[in-house]
Amino acid sequence: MTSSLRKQSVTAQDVARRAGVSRAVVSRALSNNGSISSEARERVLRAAEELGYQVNFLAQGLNRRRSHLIGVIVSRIGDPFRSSLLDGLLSEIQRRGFQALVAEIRSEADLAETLRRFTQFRVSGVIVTSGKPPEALVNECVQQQIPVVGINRQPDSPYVDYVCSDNAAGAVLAAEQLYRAGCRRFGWLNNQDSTWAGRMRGEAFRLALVDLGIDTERDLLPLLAPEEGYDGGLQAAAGQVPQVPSSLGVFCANAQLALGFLDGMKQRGRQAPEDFQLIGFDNTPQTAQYSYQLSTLHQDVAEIARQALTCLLERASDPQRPSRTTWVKVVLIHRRTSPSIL
Amino acid sequence: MTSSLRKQSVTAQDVARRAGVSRAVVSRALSNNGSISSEARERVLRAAEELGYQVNFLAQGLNRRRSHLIGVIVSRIGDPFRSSLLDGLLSEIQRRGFQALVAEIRSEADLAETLRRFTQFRVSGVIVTSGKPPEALVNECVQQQIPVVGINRQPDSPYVDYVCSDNAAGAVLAAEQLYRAGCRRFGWLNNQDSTWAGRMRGEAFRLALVDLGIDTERDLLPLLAPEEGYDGGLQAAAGQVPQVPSSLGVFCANAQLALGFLDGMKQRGRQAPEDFQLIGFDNTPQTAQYSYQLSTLHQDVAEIARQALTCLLERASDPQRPSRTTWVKVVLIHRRTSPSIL
DNA sequence: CTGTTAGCGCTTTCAA
DNA sequence: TTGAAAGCGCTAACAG
Repeated sequence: MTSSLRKQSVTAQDVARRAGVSRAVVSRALSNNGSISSEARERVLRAAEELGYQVNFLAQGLNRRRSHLIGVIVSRIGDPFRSSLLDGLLSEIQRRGFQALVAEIRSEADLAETLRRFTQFRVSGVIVTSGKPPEALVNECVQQQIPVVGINRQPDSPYVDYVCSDNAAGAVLAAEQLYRAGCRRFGWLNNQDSTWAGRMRGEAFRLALVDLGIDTERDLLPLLAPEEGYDGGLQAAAGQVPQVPSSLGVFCANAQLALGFLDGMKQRGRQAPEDFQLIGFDNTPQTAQYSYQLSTLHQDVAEIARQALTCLLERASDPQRPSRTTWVKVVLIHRRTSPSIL
Repeated sequence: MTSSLRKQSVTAQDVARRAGVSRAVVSRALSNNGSISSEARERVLRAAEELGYQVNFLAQGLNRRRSHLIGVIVSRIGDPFRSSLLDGLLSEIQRRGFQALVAEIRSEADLAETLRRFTQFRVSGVIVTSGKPPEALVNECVQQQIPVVGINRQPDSPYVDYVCSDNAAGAVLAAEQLYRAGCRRFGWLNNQDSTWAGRMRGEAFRLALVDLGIDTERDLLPLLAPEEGYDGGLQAAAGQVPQVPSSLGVFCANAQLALGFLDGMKQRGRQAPEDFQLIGFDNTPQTAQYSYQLSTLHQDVAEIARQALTCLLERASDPQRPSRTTWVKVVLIHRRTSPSIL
């Protein structure tokens, strides 16, 4: 009659029985942890195989005080750059044998709640790609030995590591390219309430122009988009068209804004590179399309993801080490809106 | 000396002590499950609050044999439609109090492995947006009472529920719009190795044309893209330009393909709607942009997500009920490439 | 209504 | 090297 009962699921106990050893031995065999005779290991592994045994991660995590989960905080993944970043993170997380717990936030309040939930699952680490977690919560994570890494966020929390694209270097590349291509008046396109990364790109662009001998007071005009994304860029173009000087070179904080701006100008009969030049940031797939062919700085999401995971693991093994920021190289992709000068 | 030890984390035991009750009462108070005096509940809740108590989901899940996790299987989330679908799913999953475990797969083998891992976390449900899980594994899920729902997949597994956009209705809308707009020759653009949804759209389009009195043998030409996505569409245009008849109306399996096709034609001096008309599927944000303004069928991802979660919950409470397929309404968005006829 | 008791399935000392 | 035993933190019967 026992055999007719549908077995809930096979446990380490079952494997032990079949292999003729104790559950402890099974545990050792499967986690390569603790001494065990190779003969016993063999038997256990075979038994496990035959029974189709699968570790219960909940029980395992409960015991080890740590699950094989990594929490990822994102927002607005409809945005092409964000989704490609998430893509990179997922791949890397899986490659390293973890599982991603992903949560989309709409507000800072969401972020706090989410972080809470992550800790309740005893995650092995948290990756923040959006928002800034409240100091108090981060401290809780630190206390619980949960490593936190921020991506493209301002490095300002102790015990948190950061991975950022090298915005400053990118801005310099953009400035130099525009200058070399003959631009002498410049524009910096960004939206209100820009992210830290955006502001950093703008500031570095200005400094690079100064280095090139440009009087930025006179010849660098800020183009302010009333909102973020494509629509923001579109609207920014509306306001600026009348005063577009010749030899204008615009640098833009991100891809969506740049595409909107391009379309806004096109709508008003101004094309790049004939009437102005434009360099964006992100190199999303869309920027390569025939209708845009946007020159842009490429963010290496695969490398960003790799570095992020490395940070997580390193801090896990040394929770007290000082905060570290890794700058990931960006490269300039030459396309139509600011063509390469040979 | 006990107070100087840094407490690992506060447990139900601690709360019980502080509230002067047993751990069982704490459990009841927090899960609204089992009878308890309101006075006791008060005390527990307050104590929990004061201690900053957080349930350990691993322990809870282990006990209930079910975590509050929902596994989501995706692929190529760089594709705008897929990322917006994921977006919708994440929102809905969180709204219903679950956490999303997301895994990106690159092959059917990945899918199997992933599904395994999901079960090891005792997920409350699995949502498949890509690939087809092997029968055997699905059965394992069914046996373990883990509901599985497929999105835009061919409904063919027993005990699995499906949520699909109403492809057939969409194809009819497209055919009628093109016909009304004056098209008398038609094209059906899809890529090789199309998904089931894509093939379904094509077949329904053909049938709708027949209903409109079109001789589809003669006046419906298949445009085959050598690969999927934007590049596939671009290449499809290259092959077809010479033979574009006037009054051609093209229907396309998805947005990316359509945008590529549009650009491929533009590159060769053919514009919509002047030289041909085009209707796509998906209504990704990009299709609305000035450079494209693609007429397209809108997939309601929010509704799809809602239905998917509903399926999951309903099946959880009745695992034996027959497989059910929910068709979600699509609507035609009129834009430039096939303008509305008044 | 409340406390006691037995697990959930796994890991990890600690003796043997 | 191995097994026994004591948890990890929580839930759910079952008496009281």
